[in-house]
Amino acid sequence: MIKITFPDGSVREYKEGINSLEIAEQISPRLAKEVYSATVNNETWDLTRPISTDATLKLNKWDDAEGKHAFWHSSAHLMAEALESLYPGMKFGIGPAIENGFYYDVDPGDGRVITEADLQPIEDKMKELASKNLTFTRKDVSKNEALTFFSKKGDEYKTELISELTDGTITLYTQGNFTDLCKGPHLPSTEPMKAIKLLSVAGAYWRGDEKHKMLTRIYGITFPKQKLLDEYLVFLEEAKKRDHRRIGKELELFTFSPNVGMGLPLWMPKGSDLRQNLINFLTGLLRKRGYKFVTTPHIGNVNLYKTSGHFEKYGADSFQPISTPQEGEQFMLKPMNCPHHCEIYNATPHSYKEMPIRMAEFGTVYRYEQSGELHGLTRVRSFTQDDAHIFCRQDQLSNEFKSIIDLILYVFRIMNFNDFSAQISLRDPNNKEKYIGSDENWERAEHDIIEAAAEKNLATTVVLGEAAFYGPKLDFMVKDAIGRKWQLGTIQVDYNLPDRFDLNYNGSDNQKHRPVMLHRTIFGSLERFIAVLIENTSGKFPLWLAPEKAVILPISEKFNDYARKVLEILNNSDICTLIDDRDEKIGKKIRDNELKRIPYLLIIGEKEIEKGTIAVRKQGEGDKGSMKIEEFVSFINSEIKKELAF
RNA sequence: GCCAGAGUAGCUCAGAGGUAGAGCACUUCCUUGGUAAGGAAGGGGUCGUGGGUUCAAUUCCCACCUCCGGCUCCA
Repeated sequence: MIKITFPDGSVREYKEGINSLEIAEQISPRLAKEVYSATVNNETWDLTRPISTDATLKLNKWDDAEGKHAFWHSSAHLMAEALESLYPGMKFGIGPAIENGFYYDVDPGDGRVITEADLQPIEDKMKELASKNLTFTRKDVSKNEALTFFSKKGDEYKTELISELTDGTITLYTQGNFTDLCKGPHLPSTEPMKAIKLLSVAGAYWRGDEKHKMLTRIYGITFPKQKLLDEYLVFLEEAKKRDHRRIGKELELFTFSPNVGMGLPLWMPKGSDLRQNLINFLTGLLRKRGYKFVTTPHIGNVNLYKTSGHFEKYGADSFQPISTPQEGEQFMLKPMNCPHHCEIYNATPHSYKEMPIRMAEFGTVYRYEQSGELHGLTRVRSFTQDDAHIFCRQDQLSNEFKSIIDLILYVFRIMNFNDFSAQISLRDPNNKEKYIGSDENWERAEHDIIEAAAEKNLATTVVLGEAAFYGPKLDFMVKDAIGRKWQLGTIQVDYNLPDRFDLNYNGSDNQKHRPVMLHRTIFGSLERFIAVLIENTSGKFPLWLAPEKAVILPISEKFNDYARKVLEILNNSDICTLIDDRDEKIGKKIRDNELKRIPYLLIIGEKEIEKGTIAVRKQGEGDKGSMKIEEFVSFINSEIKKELAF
């Protein structure tokens, strides 16, 4: 007998060699139907894999990440089987489960192309196969056996993967007529895959390397119930409505014109007001925290970026330098603000007593992004960073770093970005030539970041190879409407640029010392931040940010004169207000202005004129009753204060 | 940059080798109204751009531009 310990701490005895599925069946037949994988001694296993020693056991259902993972991973194999039967000779790359569904990278071979029009037949084939209730079986084989199997099949991608595996045994999984190299775990059978949807096709380089061949990636998702699939498809539809590109156009916030150039956003009046509201908000916060604002030009001599290392690293992939007509001097569009800020630092001598120096700028930078990369406002070629550089002494670094974390969390809280993630981005230890500076400086900087994040009890993930070329980063990411993560705030520790720009301060010992530099943004760029903000709010901005706070709706044209008087009072009170004096019925005006997401609709008719009031209607909530105009002014001001009070 | 798809009115989209359509928006008129669409009439399109095939191309073919989904990249 073996002892199985369950997550609640209870222990039961079973005969040796029992599997997780049998255990689930003994607990309840219904549980056995709903369970997809097992976590045995902290390893995820197939349900049908026998357990031969005492173990801890967690049964993973749909709501467990491990359960979904097995479900979708098995779905990828099912899709592969369908593909193999419809496209004989197709070669297979990798086919993992992902956050929402799964994909498989395939090489259709000899000029065959798979397009979205081909997805339906593949999906139908998957449904047909799934309903056959095919069982997944696991088999351990030697490396040689595996190589023989896949080279006979002509699956060169699989043999490439296998030849790099060092394990003595390799596992293969088979369902129906399809066998794949795979670590598992898988579902016992295809039976639970009731609802299947293939979503898109895309190109993907083999092994993520652009020098390799481009394979065809097919994305799909499956569910144990049709209802869940339907809900997911509704979610995708709803998410499309929150797309910042769509709302930006609808609300006339920004636009793009091919005549200006791709990736170069044009901010319309309302979008500009929104930006300005964000800038004013952050400026206030930064001034309170001792930041000083600077302003620097949009171009800089190419030598400046040679000094910083940006030219060597990105010069070839940047907008190329422009030159002066007479002297041929070369200037680059500013890709970063830091070199300019270093020059401002160096313009005056510094004493240890004035540190830290916190230098801020809403600096517009220009970067050549590959055409295929551009994406609405989240990836553009011209954007304004809420940039700052903090020059400090080593003994001040930790506190400075932590107070920036606090500031970012504070701003995210006000913006209601509760679902963010924090990532520590370190150097790739196997690729050190990608970075500048000494090992010693890197180790110091990485240590500083890890320690500061830990002291703030910040939940972080560590990713190697994501550092900037001059230093490691702590990045804050927020998701867009469909769950794509975008980096907004970032804090970077930099020992390298101070060396390159020969930055100094005079210490208490009257000797020259090297300051440490922190690069940091909170919004990241105004463009990307606004994009994420739009998708998180559906364009229903909080009152303090809304470019237009209220719109006056006269019941009929008879009341337009009074309405215009109210308009003047409100605008003079700094409440940006519009008037809708069209010849339309009130219901129509309400509908149109609700759709414009204006926070307050102010209705004016006979009654209001008599009493000198306005009828207030809050966007999305309806009638709030009447109040005097002055009352409304102080009401709006107090609402804004509440939104910003933390 | 690479793979795949798309581009028709201001917006959302239908259409077809033979004179270009709908809804919303816009203009004018009627209507003067009380909390999410009142009625009527009207204007508006080199069908992304340039080539080619054809008696005829917005439709078929080629190239380019832009956009969308990914990949790679992201100071």
